[in-house]
Amino acid sequence: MQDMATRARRTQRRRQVLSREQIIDTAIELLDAGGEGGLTVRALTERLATGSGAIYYHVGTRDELLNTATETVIAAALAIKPARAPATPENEIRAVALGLFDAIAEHQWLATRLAVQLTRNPWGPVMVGIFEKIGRQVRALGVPQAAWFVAASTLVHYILGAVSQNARIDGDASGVEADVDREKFLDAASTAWQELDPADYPFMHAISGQVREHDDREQFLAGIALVLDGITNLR
Amino acid sequence: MQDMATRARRTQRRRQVLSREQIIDTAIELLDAGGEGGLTVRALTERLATGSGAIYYHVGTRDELLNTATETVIAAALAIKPARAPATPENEIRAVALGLFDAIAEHQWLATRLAVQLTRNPWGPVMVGIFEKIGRQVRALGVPQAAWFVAASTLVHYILGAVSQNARIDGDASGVEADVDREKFLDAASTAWQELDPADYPFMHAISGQVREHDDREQFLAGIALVLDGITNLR
DNA sequence: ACACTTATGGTGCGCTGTTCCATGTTGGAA
DNA sequence: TTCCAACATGGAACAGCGCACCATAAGTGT
Repeated sequence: MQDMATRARRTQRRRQVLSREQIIDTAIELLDAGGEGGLTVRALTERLATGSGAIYYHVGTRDELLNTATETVIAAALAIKPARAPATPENEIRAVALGLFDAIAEHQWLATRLAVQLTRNPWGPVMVGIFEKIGRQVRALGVPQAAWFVAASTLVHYILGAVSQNARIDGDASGVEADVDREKFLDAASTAWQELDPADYPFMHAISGQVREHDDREQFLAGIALVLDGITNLR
Repeated sequence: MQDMATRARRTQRRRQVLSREQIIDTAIELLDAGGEGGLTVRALTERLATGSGAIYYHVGTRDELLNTATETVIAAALAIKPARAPATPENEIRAVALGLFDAIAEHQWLATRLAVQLTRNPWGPVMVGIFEKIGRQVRALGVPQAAWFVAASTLVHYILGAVSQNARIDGDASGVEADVDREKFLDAASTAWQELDPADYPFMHAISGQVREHDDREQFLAGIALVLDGITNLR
């Protein structure tokens, strides 16, 4: 009878304990902890003490859940209010860029996922949200309408690329892949470039020293300034 | 004669039925046909009439094979000689960009894979190859050395992003109706933007008409021109 | 009390990458 | 010529995955 009681308790159902938001939040936690491979339906069911049926009922397939998680995080990142700097278009753009920078720093899996979104669903809610946010400021810069698209996409692509390239796990060492420290990483890259044959790779060899004492954020903003300069020349 | 040459070179290993290049080529074929999911160890063993042991012996894990395939295709794309245009740095950069453009058009899986390389192995052979090729021309443009890295990375990120965004996603390998699909695709995007609430998405709504009559390549080159303009201003 | 929808937990299928190992093959030493 | 260690191969076995499917409990309108 203990068997029966246990079984009865174990198979007991809950009433509406599971919500879509709860699943998404847990999925983001799993992604943050274990990267894209850390999100499995089985891990979700275990963490939420439920079955796979409930998961699929609420959020659909794993891929859909992955997209939803991306949309959620990006929407949150785009919704942050800019700092108390004067609200010039340039500052707004910088704010958006740094918001994405921080979002990817916090959720490393975003780097890969954003790229997937860019190619597989270029005009889905994620990219539309980013484009809209950037595009408005481009328009505010006084760029002629014919160049709006080019200007916005140049900014977006640089931002996404630079941010993805700079993505590292800082602080938390619980990542799946034993990622070395940022400094060690840059050191390794720098020495690797120096060991390249200068005849074959003169450029990488020449800039191998630069990367050692460069500040990520500063470089990032310098790149944005470069693009902004090109954009303002369109007027 | 091959036998004689082989025999003459005493260091030559014993004859292999399966070669590393053969596996890589077949892998690229599978990727072109079925995307990233089309490359499975079992499909490889079937196509090559061998076992999984041989595959792992020659090219390692699936992920390593994926990276190798990417390196192979990118190296080939970077090795193409520029057109008969005057060899100015600007033209060389355009040639590299269009080479990558065409490579991704031919191998759609590259878009996602390049993004993965950018984040997971930013200074591996693939990215180093691209950076080197672009960086040399940046240097030739007369950019001060302190700005080399920023200028090169801005170009690279715009190129990779724009090219990935323009990559088609037709599951069919036929490629016959690629243009038709492309047109439908842009039409769908355009109408989708028009149906967005202009209050929430004024920018996307405003440029929804542009995308209908825009030429991919032209837009792409316009973006490069924009970045080049910003770069030359660094002098 | 009844049928019907919603929500849930669990099982099983087909597929995957990878490891391991017995076997075939080869070039050169003995 | 004989033999052997290293190379190369094919396939079986394993653990893991996403997902379809199902039986059923809980909620809801009638």
